[in-house]
Amino acid sequence: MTQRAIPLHRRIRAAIEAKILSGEWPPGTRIPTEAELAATYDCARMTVNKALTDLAADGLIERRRKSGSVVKRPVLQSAVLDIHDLKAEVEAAGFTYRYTIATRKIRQATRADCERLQLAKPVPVLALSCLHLADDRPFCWEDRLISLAAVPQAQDATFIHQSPGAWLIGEVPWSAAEHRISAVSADASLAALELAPGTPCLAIERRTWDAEQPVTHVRLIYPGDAHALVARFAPSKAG
Amino acid sequence: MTQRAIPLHRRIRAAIEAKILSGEWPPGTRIPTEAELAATYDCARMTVNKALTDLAADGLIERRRKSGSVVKRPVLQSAVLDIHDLKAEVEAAGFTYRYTIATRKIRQATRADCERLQLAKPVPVLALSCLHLADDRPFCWEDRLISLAAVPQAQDATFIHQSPGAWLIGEVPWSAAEHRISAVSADASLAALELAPGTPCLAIERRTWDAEQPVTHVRLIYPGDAHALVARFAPSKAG
DNA sequence: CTGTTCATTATGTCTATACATAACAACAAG
DNA sequence: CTTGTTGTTATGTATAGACATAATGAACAG
Repeated sequence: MTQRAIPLHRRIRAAIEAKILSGEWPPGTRIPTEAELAATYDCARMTVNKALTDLAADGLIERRRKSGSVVKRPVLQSAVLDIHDLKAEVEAAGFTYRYTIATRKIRQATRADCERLQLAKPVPVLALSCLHLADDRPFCWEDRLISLAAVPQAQDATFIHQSPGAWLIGEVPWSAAEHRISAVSADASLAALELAPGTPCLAIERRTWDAEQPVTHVRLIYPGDAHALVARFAPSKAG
Repeated sequence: MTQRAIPLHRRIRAAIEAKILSGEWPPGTRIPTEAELAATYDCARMTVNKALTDLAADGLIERRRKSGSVVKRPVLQSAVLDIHDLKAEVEAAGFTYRYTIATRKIRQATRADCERLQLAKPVPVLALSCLHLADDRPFCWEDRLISLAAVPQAQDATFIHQSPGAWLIGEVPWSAAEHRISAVSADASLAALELAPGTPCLAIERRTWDAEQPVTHVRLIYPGDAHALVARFAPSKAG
């Protein structure tokens, strides 16, 4: 008859996580000290310490002595799939990064849009397509759909200084994501990439949610021979 | 002048991890109880508990009350890149899984083999190519190189009951891995997949080490339209 | 004004203790 | 032989207290 027993330190962890995920404590916020949290939840500091250590291990907060713990900026991609920060990727490789917006349309979600965003009902959406260039050579085509129901402020965003992906990371506090990687053949819709028809390309689709609400769906196309997704890891995090 | 201070619980964690990674405690081993370890390292049980909790969080061990903690079977692939357990994948989808070995050769590593395995010096290698089938329809071509210097017992393995990938997981205690995903075009070497030339394919390369020693390099080719790599995750592990 | 020292503060680590809980085993009752 | 009870064991959770350590800033000496 008793409710399922959830350990205190997990409940505290969940409570803090909720404040971060909801945006109540945006990135950069200094969260209360261990002693304060211990008083809030009426428990020992060690218990709070466990909760915070846990959150730090999962990368939601960063801990520093004396200055306290702060909410970390979300790293939307896992380390394994982090080629999506195109600007950083390109600049790390020593090229200059540039991108252009090819199309930008606001419309009521079509049947296909609902499918892409996994929307139950049609809502207004912003449809974008962009071309990413490294040293002025096209290397990635982006096809994006943003739900204006979830991110109404996208309607007025110009995306001049920031690509839609980077902008969204700053606007939507945190999210879950689903990736899909496949291989496709270059066709006329990818003319901007200046590829011979039939060139194999890597297609990466990502669907993002914030609190169960669809936020965005993006499809990135790379020429398969020029770029590759590299992931390196060990089973343990190393001591 | 004092040596850099490494916390006790980390040192204990590292010591246990070393026994697991070295193969001294192979998967399935029941590791000593917290009380025993506390005696061994002359510290409190809570300190050992922290080390073990840490190892469990990283998936190296599994903890069960009463029966104690056991070394887990390594999950060579991260959750994000786990389509490599082809048999499980296929059977989960409701198909029957089968695979055939197309070629099997033992040779001194060629220049290209050294490149693939990142070998400093040529060593004897086992080169395999296999075809994986779902419901008797080919769906993945595997091209594998195994270093016989690292895994001499591969020389006598028949790979009749187990595919080379599954066999290796059981033989090599634990490892680091590097993945590379790209898109390629089907050509004559993939005739076994029965694809039209030029069909875009997903190529997944994986290179595996055990204790700095190259173990295996594998190249998996999937038809890009038929299969896709799906990864789903949230930034936090959920409470 | 500059650099050093030192106290303060918040987190990091560790201990000893206590009780809760899950799993297993052994034994008793049906 | 099956079922239920009970005890043992190992882990799980939580606490209070102690000391270590890093970062910060303020007081202070040059």
